[in-house]
Amino acid sequence: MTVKGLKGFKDVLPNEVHLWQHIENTARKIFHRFGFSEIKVPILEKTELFARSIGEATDIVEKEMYTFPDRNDISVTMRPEGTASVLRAYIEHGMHVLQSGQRLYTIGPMFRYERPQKGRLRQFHQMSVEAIGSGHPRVDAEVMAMAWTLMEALSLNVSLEINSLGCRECRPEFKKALVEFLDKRQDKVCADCNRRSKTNPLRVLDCKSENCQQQYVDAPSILDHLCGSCEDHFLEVREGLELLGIHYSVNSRMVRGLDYYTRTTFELITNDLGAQNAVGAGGRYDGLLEQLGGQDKPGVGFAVGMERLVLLVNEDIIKAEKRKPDVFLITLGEDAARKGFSLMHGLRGQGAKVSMDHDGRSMKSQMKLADKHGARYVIILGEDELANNEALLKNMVSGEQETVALSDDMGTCCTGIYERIRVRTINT
RNA sequence: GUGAGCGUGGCUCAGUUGGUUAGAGCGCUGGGUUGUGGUCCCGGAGGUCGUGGGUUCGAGUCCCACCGUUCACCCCA
Repeated sequence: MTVKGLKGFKDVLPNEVHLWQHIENTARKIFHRFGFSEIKVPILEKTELFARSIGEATDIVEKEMYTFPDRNDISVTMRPEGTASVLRAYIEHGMHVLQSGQRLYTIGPMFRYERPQKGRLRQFHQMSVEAIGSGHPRVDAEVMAMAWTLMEALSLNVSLEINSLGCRECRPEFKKALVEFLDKRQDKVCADCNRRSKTNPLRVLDCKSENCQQQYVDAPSILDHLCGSCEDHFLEVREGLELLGIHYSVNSRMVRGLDYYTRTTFELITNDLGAQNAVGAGGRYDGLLEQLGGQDKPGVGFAVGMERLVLLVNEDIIKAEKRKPDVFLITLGEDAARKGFSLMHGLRGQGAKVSMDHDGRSMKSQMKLADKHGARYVIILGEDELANNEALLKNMVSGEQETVALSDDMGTCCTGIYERIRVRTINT
């Protein structure tokens, strides 16, 4: 039996890696434009960090984390999300003194022990974005605008849904009202809903059962229970989005899976991901920093799922990378191989993308290899050429070929060859 | 954790009501006279039919278990 990869852990093969790079590159560009800086944080943290931030009673902490004792018997876990680590780093390095606000993002793998399905893996990758230091509703709008800009840049057909979850003041009251409402309907809704009404009542509202949804048509809405300041905040968030011309819809039943969210929450929704419909999601987490032992500073952020983006991004819209001259070097005989070997290195030094075969294949085989490499030029170095101190340069597209002189100075002759093929590459 | 579908060469799949040496396409590889690709033609390598039991004279084809995988529930990016 050969050793296989773990369930839910996937290799990203070379033929799809360009998609990942394209997504990351455009994201980085946009994030920087909005004033965010990259931070790299560890994958492993003390278990306590996630228990305190995400919430002890959440599914993530209760049954989905990769948690184990390290060799010194400290309980560590592989991060299931990015925000906690970034905030930990922010606090640990006293970043609050650097300037009044910090805008950070990080890109990397996250781990959750779940059953894999479409758009969901055990190791998955997120781009996680945090704007720390301001509680202004316009920052919420700005962060959403950034997420939206990324979706546009990737030509994704997604919609933005927003909601407010209230704060420590008003959410408990809403919860109470909701639980009262639910208690009266215990026998009319599904078993899952009854379970949820105890563990996470807000969750009940987005049950997928149509029957349950019918029961909930006049369930209390969080938006009717917001306290004055939360209501103002939400209004200003909406105003901010409108100022930027960003289309959104309010979904008062949207819930987040992590305990730390307060006030604004939002999701970027698509219909093209099977059961998973969120490509990205986030919200405000005032109070979380203090909870983690830092100063009481507010924050907003979001995460987007790389795998989900990769599933959605249309390969066709990615313009082919500007290709550098692509050369395949064909040699015949050992002497030519030696000469070609150093010629290849010299051309690479010039910036050309060059390959050659080392296994002494026939001319025909080497030509076939050149074709497979997508080489636009072939340099043929046979015994005749070697004898005359020259090489054959063949254009694989037009079929034309010409001889080029090889001087004794490898440097100048590589420059010469490179100039020839570079100019023609640009022209064609 | 629950449910359903699927598991045949590197990839995508055929394999009739169980019956002699398991097939195709793509890919890989060699060749079609002496040193030229992409098309075409010919040849070659590559499979203990997921694993282990069972039924049968005989199983890729039926039954059971396990494993893997996919999708969905739960939950979530």
